[in-house]
Amino acid sequence: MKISSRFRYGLRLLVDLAENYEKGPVLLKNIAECERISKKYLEQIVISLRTAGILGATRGSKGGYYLTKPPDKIKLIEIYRLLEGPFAPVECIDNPKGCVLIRTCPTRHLWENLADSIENTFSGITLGDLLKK
Amino acid sequence: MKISSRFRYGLRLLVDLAENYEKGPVLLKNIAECERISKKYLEQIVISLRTAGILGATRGSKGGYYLTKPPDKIKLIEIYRLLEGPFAPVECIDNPKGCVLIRTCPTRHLWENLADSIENTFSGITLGDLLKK
DNA sequence: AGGGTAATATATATAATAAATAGGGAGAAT
DNA sequence: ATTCTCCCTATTTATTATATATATTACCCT
Repeated sequence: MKISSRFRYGLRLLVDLAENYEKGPVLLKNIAECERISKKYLEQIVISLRTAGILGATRGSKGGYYLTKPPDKIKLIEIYRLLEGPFAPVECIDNPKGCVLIRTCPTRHLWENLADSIENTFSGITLGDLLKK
Repeated sequence: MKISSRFRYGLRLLVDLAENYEKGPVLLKNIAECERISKKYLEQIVISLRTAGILGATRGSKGGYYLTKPPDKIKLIEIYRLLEGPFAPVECIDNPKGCVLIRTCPTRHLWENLADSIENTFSGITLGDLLKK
């Protein structure tokens, strides 16, 4: 059970943007250097965040990325779904038809519990909360 | 956040053994067919379970695998550690020295919480509990 | 208006890890 | 002795993560 670097990096990027909220756009280049992440890799990650409307961008000189909402309004659970995918730790929870085993699966309930507790960990927490630590 | 097939398959195997506890050894071949898992792949998984003493094996005709303890004494948390690894969803929790970022990491606490809730999901549950559903 | 800057898009390459397969060897039962 | 089944090592395939390359588009500033 590992978090993907996609989500990990994306979250760090968003934290950076949150710290600079209302201070104007932040350069991806700076974030990349600061966080020791490949800029090009970050570019890929940023796409889904932008199309989802979580952040906006202005191009050209004085450009960069910025949050479209205040950090307190951005829920981690939303970012998880975007960058990490569904909470279910196994396919068959979201896709029960795929499971050919006839008998009732003794582990199914366990996976459901796990999905719930992962989801709970992220629900109710916002980007803003992360900064307050 | 996905569970590895290593843990997933291993758990299903153990459930099968638990169902046959004290009924004599179970053939890997049968488990593989029943669970639609490659026998050869299961063989690899089984090694760590055997060296950890969770299950035993007898070779040759009438041989097979069997649990060394009653299902109620086998904790899922122990199997998780064995087949899936540590609970920490990111490297830096178990390995703080690896993180070069100077400032206190705003996401660290989140990962710790996540590790805890994954661990909690498995703690206190035994193989026997899975069968009682 | 035009030059510089930084995001956008798409395609590709490399590395690391996970998942699965293959073949023969060793021990136990009949 | 033969058959059966676990045991061991090596290899292959698939998937994902990470990173690079190239060219294009939009924006700001002078």
